[in-house]
Amino acid sequence: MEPKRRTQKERREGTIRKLLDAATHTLIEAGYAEASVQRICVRAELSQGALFRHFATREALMVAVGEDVGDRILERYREQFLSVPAGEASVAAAVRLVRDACRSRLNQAWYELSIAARTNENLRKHLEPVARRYYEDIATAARELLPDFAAKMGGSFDVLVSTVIAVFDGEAIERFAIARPEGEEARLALLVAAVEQLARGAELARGPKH
Amino acid sequence: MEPKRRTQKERREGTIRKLLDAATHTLIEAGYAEASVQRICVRAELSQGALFRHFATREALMVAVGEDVGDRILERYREQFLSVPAGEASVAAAVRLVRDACRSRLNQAWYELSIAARTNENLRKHLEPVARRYYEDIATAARELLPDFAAKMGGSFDVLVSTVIAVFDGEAIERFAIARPEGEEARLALLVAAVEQLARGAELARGPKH
DNA sequence: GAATATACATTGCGAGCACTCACTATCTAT
DNA sequence: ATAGATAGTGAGTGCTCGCAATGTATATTC
Repeated sequence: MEPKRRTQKERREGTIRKLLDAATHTLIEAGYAEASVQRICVRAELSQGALFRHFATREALMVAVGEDVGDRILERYREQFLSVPAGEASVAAAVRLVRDACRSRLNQAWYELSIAARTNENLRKHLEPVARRYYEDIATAARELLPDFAAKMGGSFDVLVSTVIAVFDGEAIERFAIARPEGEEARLALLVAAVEQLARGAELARGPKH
Repeated sequence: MEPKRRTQKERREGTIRKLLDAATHTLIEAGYAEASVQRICVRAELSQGALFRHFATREALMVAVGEDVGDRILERYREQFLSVPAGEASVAAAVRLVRDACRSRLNQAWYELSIAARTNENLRKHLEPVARRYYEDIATAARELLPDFAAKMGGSFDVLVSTVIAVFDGEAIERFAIARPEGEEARLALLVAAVEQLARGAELARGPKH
């Protein structure tokens, strides 16, 4: 097995990809504090020197992980939403998929970064623009995927979307300490019903179309 | 200033109280990973030996902190709700106070513990019963403070309460990474409106009383 | 194909970690 | 008053941390 020849760019990008993936997995499995440079490098099968060539500090790597997982979570959401069977109610599917996204492995990494940012001023400073873009991308994607609903709701659409996300973010955090599956399906149903009722209400306020 | 004489029990309880308070504040200000035994003891003005006399491990102290802050958060909530002016709509006040509680300093300690429990199996094992009791106490308190609403809603009251809490838990987590005050008041209003509408809906379903 | 720039490996450092242990100080029971 | 229990002290243990310094391998440029 001879090492196949790669350009500098390919080597570089391959190594960065390996570092991002290793850091993400370590973050998910061990949490921010335990995701040490050593552990990440062992997982990536690289030396620490390799890491510090591409990222000035451990924090810089973590910020890059945040950007990467944000993109991947959104990408996955789009895919899944677009593959929802045509017959299914799109609002209900959208809400359910938000819950899936919040529970996904990738999103755990995002939580770790958010919580770490609370007490790590430097991390917060560098994560802030990443988070801002992430939440803007989410709002944009929501408007793209549910254009009719967005048009009906007008300005309150963004608030509604971010609130639905907040529900499942909150639920996900609570699930870390304790499993409480009892009310979860009822909560999902309640939320779908409330959102659909808001949709009808908005429609009526502007006059029914039929 | 002669050292006044105290019983063993008083000394013991005083020291434990100092440790719990110091650990809570350190947790809030520095996060779980940085809340080291050393830092906590410096803050409590006690030696490390004193800590390990009363708590077998750092984790045991953290679990005790979880129990303590849970009690204090609930206690504070009761106080604040009961001091709401009589004229104000109680449901709106209840929702707004949930937001205040989620944003409170004490609750940050609870978030730190919850997130740490995700990747720390031993912590999770010992925090689990504490969390279970905490969430049960919350549900009980909610039914006590809003008895009429609870009676009207029946079985879905608990789901509604825990969902409102989840919204502001989620919002609080997101606020760690980035401040987005734009939609927050609109979200509060939306939620209050939705809850009050549910209240009316439930009332109608059982027949109006007047 | 030599010169040079880039990618990656290895080693070492000072600091901080949770926890232990031998000790002193204080309180309680007789 | 004194023996024994309980409370609190502080130095010491082996370990891991982020990251800098320095050296080697590979790719690009001329």
